Amino acid sequence: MSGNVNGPQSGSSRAELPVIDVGVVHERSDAARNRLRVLAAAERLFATRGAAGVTMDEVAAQAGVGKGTLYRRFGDKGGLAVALLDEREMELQARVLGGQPPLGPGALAADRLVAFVAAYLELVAAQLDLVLMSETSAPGARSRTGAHAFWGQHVRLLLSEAGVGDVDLRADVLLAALAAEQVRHWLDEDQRDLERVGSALAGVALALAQP
Amino acid sequence: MSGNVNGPQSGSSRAELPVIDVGVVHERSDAARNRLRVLAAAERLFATRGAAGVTMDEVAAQAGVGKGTLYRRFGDKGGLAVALLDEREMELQARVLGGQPPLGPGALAADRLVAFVAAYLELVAAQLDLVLMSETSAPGARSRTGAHAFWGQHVRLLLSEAGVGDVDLRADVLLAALAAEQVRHWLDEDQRDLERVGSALAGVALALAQP
DNA sequence: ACATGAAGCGGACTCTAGTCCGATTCACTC
DNA sequence: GAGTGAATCGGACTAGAGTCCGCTTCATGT
Repeated sequence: MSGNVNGPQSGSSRAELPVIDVGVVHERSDAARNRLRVLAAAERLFATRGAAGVTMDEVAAQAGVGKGTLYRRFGDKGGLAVALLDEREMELQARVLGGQPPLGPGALAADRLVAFVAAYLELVAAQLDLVLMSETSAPGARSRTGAHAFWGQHVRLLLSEAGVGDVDLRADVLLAALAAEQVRHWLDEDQRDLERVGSALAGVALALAQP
Repeated sequence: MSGNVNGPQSGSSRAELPVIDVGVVHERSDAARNRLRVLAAAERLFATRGAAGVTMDEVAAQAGVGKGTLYRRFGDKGGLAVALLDEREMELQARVLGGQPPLGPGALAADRLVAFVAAYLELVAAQLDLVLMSETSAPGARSRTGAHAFWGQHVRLLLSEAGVGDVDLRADVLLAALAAEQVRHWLDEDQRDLERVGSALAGVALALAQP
């Protein structure tokens, strides 16, 4: 995602490329203070009792802030999760854009794709309930996150480098396989271990990258 | 799904094969009457204002039934959607199990797979908001429906007939691509037409069926 | 410093999903 | 056809997400 937790409402500019994008106009000092308080409180509460088990009232109370403030800034529960995921996600974005191959530039598209799948799967699994909330709190939430835009772009690029047709749709298919809900299903209900899911998905990625 | 809308609570038996499964013990006459009333009312309301725009209170009121009755029988809003989808879904199930090739038995696995994708996509698209509700009303709802079990079984069978490895996971990937939320995204947000999505997904299915 | 208007704040309020349990109705027996 | 136990009914109740709008606080120009 793109760190744009600052602007009054997120998701305003459609065409925005998911890159840095700092403090839109000028964040008022009380707003900044409250933003930090909320993030800290949310992180603490989510870590303790799981994202799903925490109410927005609790976050607001714990942060010493009104509910209106919470919603003004983060939009909804999913937006709060997105904000918390920001940091980790940006780290992976950096590794993809400028890190070592095969994740970063310089390797074959197919190899980069496999590396991406493994890395992204790991990230999702490590923050499962946060990602789950960010993707399912509202219908259609998944495609609205800046993160999704970024990874979609990346996968489309790699697929077109590999020369397949239907690049857009295939990228969506691959990302759907990496959706939090799906990953949770494999890990929790099917009791698969992360390793095996990862290698099976690598196979899927390669199959999809075949012209 | 399997027409097991009768039993006090659905989703009790895990190992159930998604086949016929008629009236569990003995449906009381008032229960039967109310079930029909509820289904009729829900169908009417959903058709008029869309599944998402109708509250459970309205369904109950329109059916002349208490809310407790609604929830006792259908579990939650998703369960109500599942019950309404039942009929159409069973029709497709019949065509898959015993209809003409390539959808029914007798064709090559790859051809059956492509036919299934097209038919299922069409069904989802035709009942989009109902399927959406059945899959997203509760977290994990998608994998709990009998329908999902049935189609999963079918796809796994075809994939293993085609000789691929990772049959289970690949089946899940293919079905994830056919999830209501994903289909809605392609149709509504990306403004693609059903034809093109169908043929692109046929390509995906074939790629996944490649060993 | 002070005025001023815009941005931000917060908590009461609404809306809806889902639960609970006393009252009711049913199927079955004698 | 009255008795009986269990399944079913239904509406009041709870809980949590998200909205609304009058009040407060900030940044800026004078």
